[in-house]
Amino acid sequence: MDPAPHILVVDDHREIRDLLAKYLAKNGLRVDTAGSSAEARQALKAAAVDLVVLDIMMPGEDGLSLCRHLRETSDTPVILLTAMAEETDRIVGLEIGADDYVTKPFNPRELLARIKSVLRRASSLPRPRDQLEPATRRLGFDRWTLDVDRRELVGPDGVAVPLSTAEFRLLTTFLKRPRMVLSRDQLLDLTSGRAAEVYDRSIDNQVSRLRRKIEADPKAPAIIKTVWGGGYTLAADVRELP
Amino acid sequence: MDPAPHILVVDDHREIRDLLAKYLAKNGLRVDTAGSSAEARQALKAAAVDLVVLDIMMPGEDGLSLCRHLRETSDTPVILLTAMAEETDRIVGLEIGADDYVTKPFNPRELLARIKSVLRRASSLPRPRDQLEPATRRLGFDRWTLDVDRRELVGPDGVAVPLSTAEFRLLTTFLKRPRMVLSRDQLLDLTSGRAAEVYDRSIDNQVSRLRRKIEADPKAPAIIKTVWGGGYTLAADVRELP
DNA sequence: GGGCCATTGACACACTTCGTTACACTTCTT
DNA sequence: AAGAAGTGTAACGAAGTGTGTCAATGGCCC
Repeated sequence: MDPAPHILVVDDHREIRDLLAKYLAKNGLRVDTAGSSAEARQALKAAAVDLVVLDIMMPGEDGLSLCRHLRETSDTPVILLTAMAEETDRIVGLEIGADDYVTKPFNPRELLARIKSVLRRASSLPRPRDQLEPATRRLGFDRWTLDVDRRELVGPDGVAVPLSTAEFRLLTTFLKRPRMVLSRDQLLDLTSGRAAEVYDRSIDNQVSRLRRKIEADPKAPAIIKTVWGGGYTLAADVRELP
Repeated sequence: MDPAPHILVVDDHREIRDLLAKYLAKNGLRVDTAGSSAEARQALKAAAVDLVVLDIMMPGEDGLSLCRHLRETSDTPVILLTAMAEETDRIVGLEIGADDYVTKPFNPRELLARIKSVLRRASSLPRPRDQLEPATRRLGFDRWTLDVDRRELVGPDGVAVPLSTAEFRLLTTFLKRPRMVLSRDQLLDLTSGRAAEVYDRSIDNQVSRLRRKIEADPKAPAIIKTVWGGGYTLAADVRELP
């Protein structure tokens, strides 16, 4: 089970803030609050926030400005609160890149539904920071067992194959996302965090080296398959062996 | 350049449908329309739809029901249209898993902004084009078994025939729609999401290559039949082997 | 059945993407 | 500091895919 999602509620009205925080917390979310954009920026630095609920109309820096900033610097989803049913505001909000908005006065149940909807979408993204469950020490796939602690592959005959750092990272990246087609860009981002250069073939190379170690017949790969024009995919089930 | 996103507009009012289709098409989207949930289901099989704009109130099967079905069988994003500002409808819609909703009467510009917003979120996901039922691991047809996970074709004698990416995509497209006549345009859309060029022969070529692998006598195809002037069709029953 | 046209099948070829090897550069060890 | 292992870059051949062409075939009209 994932930890409870962390929501940041930003509104200059204390009542709304507290009411909302209480309601959301009661429904299984972790909630922080902020009374201004400045406070919000502080809170965002201090904690890993999964979603921001953001009032547009606030004294000082307004919500749209903060939203724009968020969109430029992170992928954190944003739901806007707009006091008036001002169509323009709503459209501008969406065009800026907010994930959703709710017009005041709103039904808390509706806001909760929207939060869950946005979180569901966000969590289906391949997340680079997604760690494996701490308990998971070994992963089984095909005929292999990956010992995560020892960074070692164990074959069916018990023979251990050592993996280099890059090979290990690439393999765990695949094991966390079985059957998902991952582009070279994504793989590069997920394994080393860097963006691709032009004509970057390093992932191809890594895949080639990894295949040489895990494939029965590297000429006809059965575990890591190539998707022409798309990337690579792990064609195997993954078993967690705690 | 990515192909233009493909939108399906579902509404029982012809005027709204046509107006909307025209407006969206003018803004660079490919648009199909359907006048009922039944038509919509048909259209969803016939084309690779990137997003559905769906009226809730329709005679026959209503929008919520279709939305629920969509959410259970695919990840295709849905934007709901609701005639009344009925809060209950909107909330139920979101809880069912719609990605957004718009209340009638609406500003086309707002709908467009929402469509783009939802598409932007959806497109950061690696798009699973070959969305078979989740449980479906293997499909049997004629004398063959397609191992969907391994992207491999297994013959009656147990011999595995490797498929290229395009061949695999083409074959799964047929297997999902047995006995259905698919035009070249549809096949191109369903396999690669792109629209046809003039005198586009790539599908013919792919069919030819696939036949060479699966037909007992490629000169007299028995599995993938040609429908003169219409396209191709899979002339075989498909068995799901979980 | 015969002539005509559009559609289709097959093939060759161009182009893109991918696999592999060799090699240079970096990092870590000794 | 020298060596070893790991990793990225470049290059070349192989495989996959789309395009263009021509011949074969099916439908249509007579």
